[in-house]
Amino acid sequence: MPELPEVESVRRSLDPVIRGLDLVRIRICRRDVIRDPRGRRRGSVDRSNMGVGTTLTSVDRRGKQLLLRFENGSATVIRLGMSGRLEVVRGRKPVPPHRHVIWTFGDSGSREVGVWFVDPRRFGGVHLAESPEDLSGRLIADLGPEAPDLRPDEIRDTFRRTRRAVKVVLLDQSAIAGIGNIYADEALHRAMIHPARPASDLDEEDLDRLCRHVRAIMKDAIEAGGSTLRDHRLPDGSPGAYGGQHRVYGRQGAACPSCDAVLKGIRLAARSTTFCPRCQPR
DNA sequence: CTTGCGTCCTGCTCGC
DNA sequence: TGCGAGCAGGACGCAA
Repeated sequence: MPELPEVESVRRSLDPVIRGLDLVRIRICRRDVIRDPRGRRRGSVDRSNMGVGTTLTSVDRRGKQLLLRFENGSATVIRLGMSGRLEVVRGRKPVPPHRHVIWTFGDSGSREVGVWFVDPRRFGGVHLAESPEDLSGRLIADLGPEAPDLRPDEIRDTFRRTRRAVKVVLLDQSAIAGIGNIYADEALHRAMIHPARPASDLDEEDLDRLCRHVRAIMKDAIEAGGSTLRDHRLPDGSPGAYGGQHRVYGRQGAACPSCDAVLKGIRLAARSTTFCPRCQPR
């Protein structure tokens, strides 16, 4: 469920807590969530890439992925997938199920801070890389432009050369980084574009409107701390506040907030899709 | 190369 | 009230 706004909210609350602290130890409770930089699960885990014994310099984000950078150059990418989240835990606490990776940070004399990777469905994962260059694979390098800053000139070529449905392209992380099923439906509704229209049929005006609404939705959702849908939680346990603003997502059969028509549900690329047949004509 | 579909995985919702 | 089926979906691998 975490899309870019949720991941950015997690980053903002996590960075000030652990930046500048040393990684004291890492405990891997389930090794099959550990992947290599290309995203493959691998049998053996190389502990030299985990940053243990060095300082965490920053928590960054690219698309929907979190990036822990360490002073020794190693980088850890965390993808939250569907059901993943991070918990910040101070002091000794019992470890509930589904806590797959536990980082323990500290500095000389201060109390330790735990960061727990929780992911019941295990669609997410933790990728260990020796260096940022190691991330040149599709994990980081092949991502498209960031959704919150999206400009028409960044996606014009991609859209022109594909007949795929516009919603499918919005969900393609190599085309645009950060949009998931919720915000794809929301952006298309606000831009009044039918989700199944071939991307190459969009004219310059459509692209401009679409980019404007993608930027606005991403920024609004980040401000609100992400969507409250399902199990999204910030590392301090608080829910985001964006949920009340969904106009179409999950509202199939209800009235369109713009025109009162009945919102229609279809499946597109095996994803549930909700749109307004009146506001978003083909 | 492009496109579409199956797979992974568990928790929640719904219907009987 | 209890139980099982079905659904939810991000990204990869593979087939057409």
